[in-house]
Formats: sequence, structure tokens, C-alpha cells
Amino acid sequence: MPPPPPPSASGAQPPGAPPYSPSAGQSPGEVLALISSGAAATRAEIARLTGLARSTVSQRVDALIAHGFVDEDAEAGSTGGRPPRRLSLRTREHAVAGVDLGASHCRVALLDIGGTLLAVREDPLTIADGPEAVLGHVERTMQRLLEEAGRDPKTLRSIGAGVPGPVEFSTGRPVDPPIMPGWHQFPIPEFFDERFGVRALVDNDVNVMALAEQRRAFPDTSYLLYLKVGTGIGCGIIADGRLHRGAQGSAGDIGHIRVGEREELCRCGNSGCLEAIAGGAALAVRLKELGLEASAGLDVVRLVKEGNREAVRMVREAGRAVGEVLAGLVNFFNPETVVVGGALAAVHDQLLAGVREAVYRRSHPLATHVLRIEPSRTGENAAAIGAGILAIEHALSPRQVDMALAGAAG
Amino acid sequence: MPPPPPPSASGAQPPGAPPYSPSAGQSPGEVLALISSGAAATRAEIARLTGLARSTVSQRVDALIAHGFVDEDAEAGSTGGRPPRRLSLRTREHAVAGVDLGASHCRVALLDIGGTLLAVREDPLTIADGPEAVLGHVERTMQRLLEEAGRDPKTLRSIGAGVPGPVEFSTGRPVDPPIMPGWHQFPIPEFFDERFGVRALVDNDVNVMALAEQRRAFPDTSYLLYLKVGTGIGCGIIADGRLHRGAQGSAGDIGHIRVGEREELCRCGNSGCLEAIAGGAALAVRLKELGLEASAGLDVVRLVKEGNREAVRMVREAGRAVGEVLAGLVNFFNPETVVVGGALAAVHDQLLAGVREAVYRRSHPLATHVLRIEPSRTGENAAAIGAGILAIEHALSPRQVDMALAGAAG
DNA sequence: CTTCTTTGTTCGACATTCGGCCAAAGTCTT
DNA sequence: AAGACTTTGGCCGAATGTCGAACAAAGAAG
Repeated sequence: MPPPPPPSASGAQPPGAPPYSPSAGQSPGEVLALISSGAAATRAEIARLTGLARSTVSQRVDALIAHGFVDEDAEAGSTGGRPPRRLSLRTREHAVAGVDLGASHCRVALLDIGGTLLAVREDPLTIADGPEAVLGHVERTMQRLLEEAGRDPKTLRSIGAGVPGPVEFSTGRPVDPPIMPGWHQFPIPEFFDERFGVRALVDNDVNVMALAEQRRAFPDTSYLLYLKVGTGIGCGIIADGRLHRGAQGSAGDIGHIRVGEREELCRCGNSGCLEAIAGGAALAVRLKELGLEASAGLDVVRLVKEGNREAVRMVREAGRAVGEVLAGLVNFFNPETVVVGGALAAVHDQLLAGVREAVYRRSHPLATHVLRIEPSRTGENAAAIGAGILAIEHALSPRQVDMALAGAAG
Repeated sequence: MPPPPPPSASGAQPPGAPPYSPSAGQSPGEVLALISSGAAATRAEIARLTGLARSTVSQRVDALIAHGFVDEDAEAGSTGGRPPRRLSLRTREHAVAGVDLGASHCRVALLDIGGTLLAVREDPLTIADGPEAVLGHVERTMQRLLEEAGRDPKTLRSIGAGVPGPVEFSTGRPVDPPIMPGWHQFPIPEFFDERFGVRALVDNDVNVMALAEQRRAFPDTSYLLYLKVGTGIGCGIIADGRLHRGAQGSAGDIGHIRVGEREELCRCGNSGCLEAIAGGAALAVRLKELGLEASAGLDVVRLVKEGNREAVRMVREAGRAVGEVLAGLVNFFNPETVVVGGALAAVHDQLLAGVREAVYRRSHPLATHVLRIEPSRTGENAAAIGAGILAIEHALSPRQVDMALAGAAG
């Protein structure tokens, strides 16, 4: 018979004990996370941060070094004692690819595992040509970039991809994508697994852009909305530092939210949709009706930059429409940062003026008190880099790293 | 010289091996989570689920039993071999309190750690009397309920509370609550800590109602919106099974989202707010203008139940207004379930008809395909129970349990 | 009544972690 | 410039935790 609850001997915690465990560093993979995130750069820092014994830290770091995940750099400056050896992610032998597929373009980026862009290439490409043709091109581009960058294809650790349509993230398959005929349920990860033997993560393009924006430009923000105002209008959502994809992965599909009582017809069949009022395509149509030369969102940008009064007025009005919808989303979601990107963000002076005007008028003071509304800081590579970040974070996840260390024990 | 990176098995896993670790059971606290959640009820089940050795499981379960967290019940039916011993949460010696504070009422619930309601009590109470008076009453009610239920106050493990205003969850302090004068920044957790020596978790009342609804009525849904249509209108958000509170904890504040181009004046100073159009208070005002007897949301409910045509029409119209806003939120958030509660949900036939009509007209098929819009299933105790759930989940969190086991080591 | 299956416990082997000790490598003081 | 001090990292024995095999328990199946 097991003894009854012990009479709680004086097991009171020693006074100087670390505060339990900050729930980090419990495995080699988590130690690597500390290193790669920049939270800790030396063995001693890791020990302090995790509360682990220095010897334990050393042992884990040794394992990470032995498996090629970590480099031991030159020693850093002393703080009064023996100078520490600086640890860093071994970027030379680990690469990922980020793929940005658009309706009419394809951009492939090669990044090292530390997030540094090694090479990019953009090509015109019709996504409606179907998955085999498009992904075949992507594969060749990846091979080419690897060669140009002097990286062994064996060092590719994972692949991220952003596509212009809804995706079931867990399987990486597009789900009834409107502008991607032939892609419904196509197993994109399997395609890449067969060619490169690595895991591919596929997400909506707006989601990966939001990820890039948050990780690169606003790392201190955990709640961020990324509004893409281009031909259409979409939104990427970062909640608690992670992408929010919703129950079916279609979260952020705000292009067809109704604005006011307006009746502009939308291609979706409804009327008054945000996209039909403020989307680049809709603006171009209306400018054309005014006799101006405009067929796409980029023409609107051009006209605004030329100082065309009608175009400026229209973009500002579009900003107000976006802002009216955004005001509601701000109340609902309570983000800390809203980033406006997409083709129309090129004229963000005009667009953001309208957005800010509407949001600050309609949102609650509590929610807007510290709210920042800013133009996108990432450039044309945003989606490709965001896809690459998706791949990097997968490859460096403690779980993946621990598996690699355990799987190839030696 | 360290060997180069091993040929890192890409995705190939040994066929018979357990699927790495389902990231559960890594500590006694996590074993308890399996038991309390009902995921596993015997030692053998825990071993199968976690992949741990049976001896390890036994040792952890012994520790949990020794510390009074787990009971070993009578043995269950055999499946062809030795019958397993059934394990269960020891509910007799662990209790929590759930506090529901409203503008003019106070409800306190006592629950055992398994979530069973032991006792409840509601009293009229003016929250504007200030924190000392109100919390003093809550304290006395808790003492009384503990006595009535025959529970030693020492068995109280934590306290949850829902209050009618914005709260900074991490500190448990109200932040500029409009209808709680005198409560700004009042340290509610400290108040309870001094009296009961346990942690108190304070959240917005709509949030805890959403939690109760999800945990009790829709446990298989990870993305849920709880709409409370009462005097005002608010929304609780469950994302990935957890409460979404936003950057400042004011997420879900949808009462002042603009609906269409309407111009009804709102107490917030703006016009066209959802609350001013569809809130119970606004409906009552309008019915009164029509010469009917109505001063609060409950009068609207009464009139609808009496079959008053104006009231029915008005509630249905309110449902449409709510639905119009909700349609946008559904596109943005992509929930799986929307629950409509609050005082006006008592006439959910009329209200939901309007909501569904607007949502299914305006939301995208992809998002609405599997979307359920349903009336609240929890009753008047929803907020108190939700607050209790907050407390239970804190007390049973692996971290808390592991600390308890380590702290009182024998 | 024997054999089989499943559960839970006991116990020795093995791995991990800790903490103390020591060497290394700098700064600071005299 | 030499010695004292501080901080880092490696080494090693002790403590702890986990595993797997063997075994006992308890019922089902034949």
C-alpha cells in the first residue's frame, strides 16, 4: 500500500532558486530557439535565461554544434571576466525557399536559415496554366537559385509558399480557389516532397505577407492586421504572434464586407462590397469611365503620382471605405498595429489619410489609443520572404530540431 | 572536426515508432490534464496516449494521488485481461468560485474542480457602489456558499470573475470601465489574495460567457463567437480554443460598429452604432415612443412573447442589423460556430431569423458552408460558470500542478 | 481448469541533469 | 606589471528520472 500523502517535510524552496522554469530550454530544440531568436547568444546567457545548469547547457550546445545547427564564433567582449564564446545559427549549410505565386507572376526567394535573402527571381507566369506547369517552373527556378548561390540542394531544409487563394494549411491544398483553375485540392507539399525531400508549407499569400511584415518590421507587436489593397482586398491576421487562419482557413477574406449602403456591383454577385468600391480593379474601371487611361490598379497609382485630381480624390475615398471597414475590425479584434500594403499602398499618403480619418472617427478611444496605422515597410519581396519565414520557423521549431537530433543520433 | 550535418531524415519516420511525442504527458501536470480532460481514464490509456513507459506513468500517477489530485476509483470492466483501475480528478477537496458581476446584480457560483456546480447565489447589487462594497459582498457570499456546500475554505483553489467592462487580464484590473465608476485600476486579484490566499483571474463578462459556451456546449469547436445582445451588444471570441483578448484586452467590443448609413444617436457620441440600433435599451426606447410600456431590454422580450407585432418586427429588424455586422466578422474571423446570447436571445426565434438572413446573404459560401448560428445553450449561470472555468483551468494547468507537486515535495 | 490477455508493479540498466570544482581568459586595483 | 577578482566554460561524480523486462494480478476464453 502506498504511503499516505507525506507530511510535507520542510521541502520549502531554497531562497535563491530560479522562478520555477520560464518554460523554455527544456530540450536542445528549445535552446536552439533561444539562439536563433537572438534571445541568448552565449552559453552563460542561456543558463541564466533557462535556469538550467551551465553544464547542461554546454552539453546541449555541443549536440547542436555537432549536428551543424550552431556555430561557435569568435569570442565577444568581456564584461569583467572571461569573455564568452558567441553562439550563432549555422547559416552556411541550411537554406529554405520562399515561393510567391500571384495571378500573373511567380517569385522565388532563397534564404539562409537565419533569414538572410540569398537570391530572388521573378518571372511572369499565368497561374491558370495549372499546378504542373507552374510548379515545374518553380522547381527549375529553385534549382537555378541554389546553383547561383552556391548552395548544395541537400542543404534545403524546407519550402514555404504563398498562393492567391484559400488554402487548407494543414494539408497545403488549395480549396476552391477562384483565380486558380485546376488547383483545387492539388497536393502541393507532395509535389515538393518528391522533388526535394523536404516539407512544404502552403498558405494564402496575404497571410505570408502579414507574417513578413510582423516578423521583419514590427517584431514587438503580437497583434497585427495586414491589409492588402491591390486588385482585390484582403487581410492577414496575426494574433498572439501567430497567424490566425480561422476554422476553414479563410479568415481575413474582407473584400466582400459591405460598406455603408452603397450599391456598386461586385464580381461576387453581391453589391456594396469593399472590393467593388475600393479595390484597384474597381477604381481603374471608374477612372476609365471618366475617360482616363486605366485598366489595372497600377494605372491608378500612376495617375495619382501624376497628380490627377480625380484619381487622388478616388484613392482618398477608397481609403475612407477601407477605413470604415477597418474601424469595425479594430473594435472587434483590437490590434496594436495595422499595416497597409498592396499595390495601392504605393500611394499611401492619399490612401492612409482616408483610412486614418475613418478609423479614428469610428473606433473606440480605448482600442485606438496606441493603435498604429502604417504603410507596409517590406518591399516587393514581402510574400516570398514571408513564405520563407514560414519555412524557417518550421525547420527551426523545437520539435523538428529535436527530431533531427534524435533521428540521426551518432 | 565535427562531422558535417547528417543526412537528416527529411520526413521519413520509422514505421512502427510512436508519432514522436504528441507533446502531452511530459510532466505530472500534463498527465493530470489528460485525466481531467477525460482524454485518458486509466494508467494504460495514458501510456498508450503519451508513449511513456507504463512504469513512468504509474510513478507520475502515484505522485498525483499522493498529493490529492487524483482518485483511484473502482475498477472498470475488463476488455479481455486484467481490468484497469479507473482514475479520476479528486473533486471532493478542490473547489473554485466563479463570480459574475453585472451592472445591477452579483452572482457567485461554487464549483468543484471537475466543473460540477455545487451552489449558486444571486443578489441585486449596484456595481457603481464601488469595489470595496461590492467585493465585500462577494467575499461574504463565497464564505456562505462554502459553508452551505460543506467545503473547507482551505480547499478553494482559485477564483474567476467576469465584470461588465474592459479588463487588463494579466493584472486583473479594470481599465476605464464606463459603467463601473470607482473601479478603474482597482486590484481585484489582490483583494481576493488577501482574503483567500489564492489567485483570482478577472476578465470581461462577455469573454467568460463565451468560454462557458464553448467549453460546455461546443467543445468540438475551436473557433467560436459569442454574441451577447442585451442592453448593449458585445462579443466574446474563442480562437484556437483560447480566449482572444486583443492587444489591450478590448477585443470583441462590437457595440459601436457602424451599421449601414443609419443615423441613430448612440450614447458614445457617434451615430449609427449597432448598439444604438439593435441593443435592448435602444429597442425599449423606440417601443416606448410608440406608446408601449417598455423601459429595458426585458420589456422588449415580454412584448415579443405577448405577440406584439411592433416588438416582433423590431426584434427581427435588430437581428438583421446584428447579422449585417456579424456577416463581416464571419468573413474576417472565419468562425465555425456563432452563439447568440444575452437577454434578447430569450426570443431567439425572431432574433436569429434576422441574423441568419443577413449573414447568409452577405457572407462568403466558403466561410458559411459549415457555419452554425445557434442560440445560447447555457442559462443564467453562464457568466458565473465561465468565470469558474477560467479558475479551474488555471488551477489545473500543468504549470500550476507541477509547481504544487514540486513545492510540497516530501 | 488451463491458457491467454491486459493491467499494473518492481527492479536493475541507462541516460540526463545537477552542482561543485577547476582551468581559462579577461578586467580592475595597487 | 603583478596580483586579485570576475566571468565563462569544461570535467566529473552524485542524484534523479526514464525505460524496458520480468513478474504478479485479475479477469476472459476455451
